[in-house]
Amino acid sequence: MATIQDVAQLAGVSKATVSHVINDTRPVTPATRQVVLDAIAQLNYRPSAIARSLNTNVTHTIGVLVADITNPFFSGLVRGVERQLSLQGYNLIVCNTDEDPEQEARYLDLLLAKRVDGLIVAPSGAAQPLFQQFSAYNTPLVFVDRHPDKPYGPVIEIDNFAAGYEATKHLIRWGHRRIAILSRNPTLSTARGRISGYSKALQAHGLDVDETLIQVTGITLEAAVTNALRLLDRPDRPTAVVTTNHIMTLALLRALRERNLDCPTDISLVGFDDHPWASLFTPPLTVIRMSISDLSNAAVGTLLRAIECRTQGQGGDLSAECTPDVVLPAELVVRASCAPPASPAGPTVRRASLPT
Amino acid sequence: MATIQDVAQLAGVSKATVSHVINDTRPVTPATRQVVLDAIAQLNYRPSAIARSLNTNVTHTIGVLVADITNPFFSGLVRGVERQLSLQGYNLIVCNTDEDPEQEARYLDLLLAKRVDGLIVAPSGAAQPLFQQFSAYNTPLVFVDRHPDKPYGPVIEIDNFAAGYEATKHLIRWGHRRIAILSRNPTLSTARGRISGYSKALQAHGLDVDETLIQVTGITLEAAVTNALRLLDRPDRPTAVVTTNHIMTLALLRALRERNLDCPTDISLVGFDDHPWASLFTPPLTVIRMSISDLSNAAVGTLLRAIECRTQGQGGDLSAECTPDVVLPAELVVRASCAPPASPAGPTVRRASLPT
DNA sequence: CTGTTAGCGCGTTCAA
DNA sequence: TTGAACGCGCTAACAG
Repeated sequence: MATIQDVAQLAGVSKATVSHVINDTRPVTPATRQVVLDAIAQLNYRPSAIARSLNTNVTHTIGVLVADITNPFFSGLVRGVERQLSLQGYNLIVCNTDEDPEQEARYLDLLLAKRVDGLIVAPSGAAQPLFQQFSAYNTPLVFVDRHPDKPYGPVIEIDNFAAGYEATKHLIRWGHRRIAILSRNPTLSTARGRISGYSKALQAHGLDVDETLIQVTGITLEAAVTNALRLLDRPDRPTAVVTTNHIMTLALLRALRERNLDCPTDISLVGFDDHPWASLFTPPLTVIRMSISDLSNAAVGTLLRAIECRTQGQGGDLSAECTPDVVLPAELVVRASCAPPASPAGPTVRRASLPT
Repeated sequence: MATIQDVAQLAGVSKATVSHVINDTRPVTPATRQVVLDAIAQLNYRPSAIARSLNTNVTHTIGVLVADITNPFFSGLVRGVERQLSLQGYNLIVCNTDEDPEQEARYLDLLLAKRVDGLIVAPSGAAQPLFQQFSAYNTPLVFVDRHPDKPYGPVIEIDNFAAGYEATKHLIRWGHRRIAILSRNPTLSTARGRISGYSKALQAHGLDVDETLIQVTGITLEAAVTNALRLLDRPDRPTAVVTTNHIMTLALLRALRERNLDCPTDISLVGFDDHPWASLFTPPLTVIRMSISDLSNAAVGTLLRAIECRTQGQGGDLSAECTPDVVLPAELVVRASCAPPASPAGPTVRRASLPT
């Protein structure tokens, strides 16, 4: 592949001139500029981003670490992030971790080596010493959707507590008293928030929190189905379930089908994540919807701002000021997957006692 | 960030020795090796992949160009590719093109500048002069799922013709005579193959091909819904539809709901792509299933082989021999979304006349 | 307005 | 077994 040297030679000028023509970084006579451009075209020359990065210390590359790009939530996130960043001339290295801390660490190491300009992470929840490296090396880190216990950077997330609270409240209003929740492990900040919103809603309405109705599981559909079946096979089967992501929702639906139970007749359901098929199900699914594009826009905005801050204020903690955490709202979308419990319910909750 | 120089200085050795310790590329005394390793650990040193790439001419980075990572088919593909490549020490730059030829071109240019080691592309179908650049620069190109008219590299795809044929044949066997197809534009090789399989199946069973029953559309759900409604609103409404990807399937389902029609009573359906929710629908969906992991494995395998070939045989066309095209099978998964046509059908097709 | 020179951080000859 | 010197392709000082 042709180098800048080849171009310079063919055009009969110096490398510097070629460089300045390309980057428009110093005045060049129209005549010589044209000669250079011709040479470039003739040789099909393309500047090496590698060599350029080596002495500018900028790669125009952002790393994105997510658990599972197959999950529509994350693929939507990656897409949103990609779209925003490509507009700004950045591109993306996508890393799928399967929530495996080791894989996560491997990728962090690699991204460090690649000298990415920044990182957007939906972490597994495990402690990652390498996170600190990034901030030590002045490479901004933004956490999205989830965050580790000690975030080394701004956190962009939805209000998981409120979402869990609203979902549960909705079921309580329908008269349900035995409400289960199917969730990811509470090692994830999202699961923690949603479960505590669920618990708080129960308590606020005078209902006991039955720990055995809180079923947590790993990332696979199969594991979630097992947990869902466990719920359905109880003698005191719950009359309603909150499923905290789309995998859990699918798992519950599959379990219902296996046990020949009907939604909402036998079980009412409030899910999370409003995918295109959610409204096409029989019955259409009541879900908590969050704006994935808002989430990705906020993440990208925050990251780019952090990159800006970095170049200016050399003092480490200054960046924290210009990149605050962001908490986005989530909304309840009411459809037909909720109904009153079939079995005689307890006393209807008085409306007056409902919190706002 | 610490450089190899810093490490050498701290360890009291030369840069060369540090380099050889890191890459294990020449014998080093255990003692000095340890000293070097200590220095590396102490400084938290990480070799710069940039500098390394500059003189090895290898980036260990692969570009993946897809239309829409939000589409479960492509996200599955990206995931499979990512998994395989990370095992081999490569990582991925993901590029979302939205099937916009200009965006596609922009990304190709960028990947060229980044000097990726190879490229996996699901192209938009438009002519891309830059494809030729890659092969000219000896950077292997693999086309997956789709291919342009003049592929500049091996093509990995499923047998779209057979898939379209089987889907249609299945509906014919149920006694349908007015069968429509909802498809992407025939600029895509996949759409062309599926539609011609559909047409051929009709002809092979003595049915006429009604061009107006072939509805083609762009990538968006909205556009597909419009086309689906157009089909449903005909006076001679088709009794069955083949939907050639998951967007088309969702579009048809949404249109059915809007028109208050039932599947399979009013319309039988064979879709493409077997996503987790397909079997949970009411009714469960009959679909053409393809193995995304087979597809991505074949793509990665072929690409890595091409990279190998490249380093060995310098002669351009040699690579074509060690990286043949791959055509993978697709299978029909029979579920409940097909039934005999409600209106009095034409004469039942005689089984004996069915092709194998 | 243009050319010369010196690195960026690393791998890799060639000597020792 | 080790070190010194050169170059990968480019940008950025400094001269002219």
